Amino acid sequence: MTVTIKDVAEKAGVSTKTVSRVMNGEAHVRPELRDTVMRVVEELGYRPNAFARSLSSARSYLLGMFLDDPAWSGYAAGMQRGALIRSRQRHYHLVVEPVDSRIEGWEIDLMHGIASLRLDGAILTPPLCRMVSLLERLEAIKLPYVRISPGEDEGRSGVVDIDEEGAAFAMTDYLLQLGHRDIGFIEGIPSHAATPKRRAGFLSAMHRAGLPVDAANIVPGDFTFRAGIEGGEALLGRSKRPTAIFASNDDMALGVSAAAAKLGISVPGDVSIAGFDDGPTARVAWPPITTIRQPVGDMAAAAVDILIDPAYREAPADRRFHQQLPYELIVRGSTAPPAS
Amino acid sequence: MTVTIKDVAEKAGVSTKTVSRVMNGEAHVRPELRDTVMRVVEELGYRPNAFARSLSSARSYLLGMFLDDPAWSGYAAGMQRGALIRSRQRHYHLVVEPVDSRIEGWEIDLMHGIASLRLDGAILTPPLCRMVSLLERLEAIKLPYVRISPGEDEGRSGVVDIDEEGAAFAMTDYLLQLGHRDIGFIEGIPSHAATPKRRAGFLSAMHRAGLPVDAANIVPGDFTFRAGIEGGEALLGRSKRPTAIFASNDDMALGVSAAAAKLGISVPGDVSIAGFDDGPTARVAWPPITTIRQPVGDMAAAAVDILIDPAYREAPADRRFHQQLPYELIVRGSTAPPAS
DNA sequence: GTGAAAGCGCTAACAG
DNA sequence: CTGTTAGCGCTTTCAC
Repeated sequence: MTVTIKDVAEKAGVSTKTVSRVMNGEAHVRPELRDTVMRVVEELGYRPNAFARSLSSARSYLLGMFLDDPAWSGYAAGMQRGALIRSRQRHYHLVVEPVDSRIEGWEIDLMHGIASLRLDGAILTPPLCRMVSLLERLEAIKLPYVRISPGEDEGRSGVVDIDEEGAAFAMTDYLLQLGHRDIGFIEGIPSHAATPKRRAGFLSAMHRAGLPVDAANIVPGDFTFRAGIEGGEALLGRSKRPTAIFASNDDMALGVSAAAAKLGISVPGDVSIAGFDDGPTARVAWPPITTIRQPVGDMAAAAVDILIDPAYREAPADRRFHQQLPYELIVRGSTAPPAS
Repeated sequence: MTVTIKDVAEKAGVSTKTVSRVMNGEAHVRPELRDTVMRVVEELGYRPNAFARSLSSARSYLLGMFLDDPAWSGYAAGMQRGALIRSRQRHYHLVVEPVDSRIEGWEIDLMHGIASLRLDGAILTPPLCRMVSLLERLEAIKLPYVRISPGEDEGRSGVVDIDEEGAAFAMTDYLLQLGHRDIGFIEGIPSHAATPKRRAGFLSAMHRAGLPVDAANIVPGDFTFRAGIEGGEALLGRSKRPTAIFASNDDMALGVSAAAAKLGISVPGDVSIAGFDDGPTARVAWPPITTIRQPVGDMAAAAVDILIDPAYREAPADRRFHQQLPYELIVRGSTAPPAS
C-alpha cells in the first residue's frame, strides 16, 4: 500500500494537519518539528496524493494549454515545451488540450474536458486567444486564463506577447539598410493577430523610408511552406522581381527559398529572404534564414508564472500581468545587399 | 457551485450510486432509469469530478508520456500529438513529462512527479525506453508502461515500433535500384535502438547486392542538422565521393543537403540524399527529401490503446501488445539515378 | 436492479 | 504553534 499522510503523522508523532502544513510550506511550524516530519517523509518516501489534495482544497495544481494548430508547427511545439518545463519547476502539471476549431462543437468538447479536471488556469495560444466565445465561457466558469499574443482587447486578461509590429519594422529596416528598395512581403494567416501587425510593421518601415509599396508586392499566405512556395513563385516570377522577400514566418521563408531554387534564382545573391519566429526549421535550411527570434519558450513560461501568481485571480488586468518580451533580429545567410 | 452527483441523484429521484453506475456505463440499470438519469445529467450539465473519482477508485484516467529529447525534434512532437489526440478520444488525459537524462537525479524527479499523480500508465519513448533502471522503478510501483521502439528485451512490456532494419534495407535497395553503388551512410545517436538497426539494414542491402562498404563511407551522427552538415562534408569532401548518401534521419539529411549546397554539389544531380522519419522538416526542404515515413502519431496512439486495454495489466507480454506498424518509402526530389 | 453507509487522502475551519 | 472535526465528490462494499 502507498504511504499516506496518516502514516507519516503517526510515525512522526504529530497530527496529520501538521504534516500537511509542512508539506505545503506553511508558516507556524516549529523548525524542529518540521525537520522531524521531513525526515519521516524521506524515510517513508511519502508523496501527497494529488487527487486528495485537489479534492479538499480549491487548487488542482493543473494548468491547461489549449492549442489549435493543425500543422503542429515548431511554434506550437516550442510553446508547449516552454510551458511544460516551467510547470514542472513550479510543481504544477500541464495538461495540453489539442483543439481543432474547424470541427463543429469543439468548444463544448473542450469545456467538457476541462470541467472534470478543475484546472487552476489555462494558457490560450493563437488563434484561440481571439475567440471571444471561448473567453466568455472561461470567464463564466471563472477559470483564469492568460493569452499569448492576442493582439487586441488586452485589458481582458493577462497577456504575453512581443512587439510584432516593431519586430517587423526592424526586419524591414534591416533589409532597407542593406540597400534593398523593392521588397516583397508574404502575409500570415488572417486568424492570427500577428498577421496585420507584421504587415503594419513592414509598411511603416517602407513608408518611413519614403518608398512606395506596390500592391503586387504583398501576397497572402497562411504560415505554411506551401504558401511560401506559391507566394515566392508569384513574387519571383514577375518580370521585375523584388530583390528581397520578407515572409511572415520561417516556414514560408523556406518556401520562398524553395521557389527560388526551382526558378534558378540564387539566395542571397539574386534575392534576399527573411522569415519570422526563428523556429526549428529556420536553422535547418540552406542558406539558413535571417529571421526574428521570438522567445516562444520564455513566453509560455511567463504565462505559467502569471497563472500561478495568487494575485492574478484578483487583478487580471494589472499591468504586471501584461508582459512584452524582447525579440531579436537574427542575421543569417539568406540576406545580403542586392546585386548592383 | 458546481453540479455534483448528489444534485443529479436528487433531481432524478435515484441514489447517487445509480448515477455513478450510469456515468460509468455499468450494467444492471433499467434502461428507463438510465435515460432519466442521462436527461438530468444533460439538463444540469453535470461533469463528474475527476479527482473525486480517482480518489475513490483505483483509476486516474491519466496517462504519462515521458520524453527525453533535448532537441525537441519533430519526432517527439509528432509522438506527443498522436498520444494527445488518442487520449482525448478515449476520455483520458495525457500528462507529458519532459525529462533531461543528462541531469543528475532525473529519475527520482520523474518518479516524484508521477507518484503524486497515480498515473494509469506511461508511454516511454526513445531513448528512455532502454533505461533499465527506469523500467525497474516503474515495475516496482506497478505502473504499466508501453515502450516505443526499444529495440530489445521486447517481452518485457508492450511495444510499438516499426521494422527499422527492413525500412533501412528498403531505402538502400531503392538507391541501389536507381543505380547507385557507392553510398554513404550517416548514423544516428548511439543511445537509440534505431541506430544499429538502420545501419544493419543499410549494410545488409549492400551485402546482398554484393557491394563492399568502405569504412570511410559510414560516419557517425546524432540526429541533428549539424551532424548532417559535418557528416556530409566528410563524405562529400573526399576525392572519390559517394553518389548517394543515406542519413539516419531527416534533419541530418537536410544537413547533408546544406553541405552539398556549400560545396557547390547539386542535389540530386551530383549526389542523391535520403533521410528517415518523414518529419516536418523533410517537407520544407528543397529539394524535398526522399525518406521513410514512420507513422509516429499512429505509433503513439497504439501505445495509448494498449495502456488503456484492461487486459494489458494482466498479460503485458501478450503478443497482441507488441505492435509493429508499417513504414513507407516516400520518394521525393532529393534522389535520382547517378550521373553517368 | 437499487440504495445506504463507509471511506479514498487530504485540507479548511476552528479550537486550544 | 498544534490538534480536532468535518467534509471535498465519488466509488466501493454489502445489504435489500
